[in-house]
Amino acid sequence: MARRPRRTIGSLDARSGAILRAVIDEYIGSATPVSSSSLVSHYPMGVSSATVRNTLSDLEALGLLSHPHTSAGRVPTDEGYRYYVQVLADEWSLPAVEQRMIRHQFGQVEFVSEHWFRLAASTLAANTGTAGLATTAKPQMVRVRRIDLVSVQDRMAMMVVVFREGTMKQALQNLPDSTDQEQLNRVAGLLNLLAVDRTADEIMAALSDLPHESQLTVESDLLRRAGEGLLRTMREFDASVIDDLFSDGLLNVMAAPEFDRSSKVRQVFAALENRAYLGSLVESVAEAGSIQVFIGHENRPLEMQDVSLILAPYGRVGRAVGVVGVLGPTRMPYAQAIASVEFVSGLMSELVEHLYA
Amino acid sequence: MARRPRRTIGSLDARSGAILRAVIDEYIGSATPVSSSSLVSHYPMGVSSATVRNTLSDLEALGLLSHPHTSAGRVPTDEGYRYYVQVLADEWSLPAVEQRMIRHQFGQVEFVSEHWFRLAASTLAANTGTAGLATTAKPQMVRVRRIDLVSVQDRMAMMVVVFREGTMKQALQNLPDSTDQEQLNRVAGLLNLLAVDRTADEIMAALSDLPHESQLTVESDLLRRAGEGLLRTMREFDASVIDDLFSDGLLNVMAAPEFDRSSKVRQVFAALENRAYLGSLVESVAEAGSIQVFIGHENRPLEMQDVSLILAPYGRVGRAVGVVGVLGPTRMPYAQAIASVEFVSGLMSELVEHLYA
DNA sequence: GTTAGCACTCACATGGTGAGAGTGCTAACC
DNA sequence: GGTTAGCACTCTCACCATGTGAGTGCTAAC
Repeated sequence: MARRPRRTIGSLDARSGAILRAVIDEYIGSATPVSSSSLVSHYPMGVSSATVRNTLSDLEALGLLSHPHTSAGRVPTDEGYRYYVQVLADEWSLPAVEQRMIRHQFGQVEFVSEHWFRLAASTLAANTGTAGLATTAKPQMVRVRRIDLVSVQDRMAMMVVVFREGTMKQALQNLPDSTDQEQLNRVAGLLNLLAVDRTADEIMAALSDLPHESQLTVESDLLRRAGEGLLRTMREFDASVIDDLFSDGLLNVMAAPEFDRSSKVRQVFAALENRAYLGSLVESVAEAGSIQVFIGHENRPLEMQDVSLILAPYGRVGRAVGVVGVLGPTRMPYAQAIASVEFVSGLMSELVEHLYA
Repeated sequence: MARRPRRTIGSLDARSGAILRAVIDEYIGSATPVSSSSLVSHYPMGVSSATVRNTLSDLEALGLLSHPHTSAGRVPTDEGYRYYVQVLADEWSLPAVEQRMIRHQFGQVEFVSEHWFRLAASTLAANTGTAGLATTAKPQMVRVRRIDLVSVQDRMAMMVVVFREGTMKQALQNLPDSTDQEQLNRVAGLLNLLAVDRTADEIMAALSDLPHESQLTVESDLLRRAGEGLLRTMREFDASVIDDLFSDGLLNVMAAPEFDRSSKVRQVFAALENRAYLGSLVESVAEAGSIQVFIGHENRPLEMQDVSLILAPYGRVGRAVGVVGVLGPTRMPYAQAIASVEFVSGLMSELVEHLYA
């Protein structure tokens, strides 16, 4: 029952757009429904509140705003936020001072990639008031750089595998007989010859090319066992979409007024625990190669419908790729958050680039 | 104004004890204040509700129970729980079936210590309905088992340090000049000679005993740099009380009715984030060498006053020691939780023992 | 020491009321 | 046509008053 002909959402006229933006900006700050009168008093728009009301009603008919009840102000819908993010939001970039500060912090921290992820997550949390997220940079296809076998006990060794992208895995390896470090070193040497710079599939092929039973020495047996352990480890790593996910600032999000009921808080927490879904998002972001915004019910899982995610990939396409981002209520300062996420992902890319130059 | 002479808490008579236990057992199940009439109907005690009321009133005077308001039933105080845990709680042990199931699960999981911690935490969470916690087994004094230097880039190497207790650390190391893997291997060899089986302090002494400037070759310079990096890594590890803390089942705890308000939920979460305090608890538990229970306001930090912790050490005294336990509301099934924590810590001890036999 | 009986207290649910906020509509205006 | 003042209307929320039920504390009898 719109009084005026419906406009398609893609082409809001200037004033409708300005009003929608004003509603969202206001709501992001206040978390309470926005009334027509508060709009005309806070945003100079040269028309009366009655006119604004007409426009608000149109925007509601388009599904961009909604109405908790008759005598309440307007609240953006998820579609409203979507339009805001894609069309309306002002360009925004991190103040130079903050950029310098963040760069400085990354410079200070020790040169261990794990520290970077934590720092990325906490930087984002601090800068946006939401929860910051960061995954490690996961290679698309894992290749071995070096393997060590370290004797732990008579019949047990620890295999340490360093991958080409600077990540590492360890696994314990049972041994058939008592084996000393000397022997392990020889086996590790052989295994390195066989595995370095190779993917799991290539290593498997190389393993099956090994001379068979004919020449079954103790060491070739060990080599085969260790090779199998290595394959297991690599396959596990290959299959894990999110190898590690750091998050920080979840308390920020929990404190937001929209999560005043404890069940809502639990939802947020459950959202972060839903690694399967987060994994699929991370994957799609890594594939898209650019920053992505997921708003409210655009997320499939129920526990995600009240939160928005902004995720950006970092790293080097075809090499190691990770994701940084934020998770917050749908009522989120999108412009700032997008700028912050973009900045941090750029910074992380630089670091990775520097590392694998 | 107790009508009867006060008894000291240490010597509750049989009926008072039985009633206190009944109140707590009942309250643990229902989470609602327990009335005298529900006690006489659920627990056969051969006296009327009026008599029970007299006793309840005595227990309240002793500070073991409290009263939300005049016409409400009784609720245990933290002191009440303390008395329950120390004196009243029935011996309880995990059913043999569950014990077998848990053992089986630990057998299934791959032989990587990290998997064990996760499993320990989730097992405890599932078995007690609270949040399960587990730390890695941290050596009291770190000793090196082996060091590797892996070339990552022209002027950068990754140092992989394996410690005697099976844990591992990595750190990136800047190099003054372009250095190939050959050189790194030689340096790593020297560093191993110098560091293996030694603590940070011993390594420092050994480093300062090295021949000085007189014989400053490229490699001795590299050795010195790598040695310093190693010391940094070891000291950091030595200083960290909690190296890693896994938790699982926090959603269980958040769902408890006492955490219905979102601010309470945030408290629980903040409690788990308070690594400093958790670290001090872990330390004291490791030192005590036995299971410890921390109830409600026995915990210093404000955000901890509504939760109880049950923590038990595992591992081998003087060697690697870690902690497993649970965190839940003060209204917690203490008997079951204590039994579960004890069982899992025993299991973890066996695993560690087996590993470092 | 135990118990029945009863008065008392308090939380909680229910319903009614008034104030305030904000809209939607209409009619006039430019 | 779009814009605006004015006003009726709706709905929430805070407040209060009331009644009910749960559970105690006390007293007097056993």
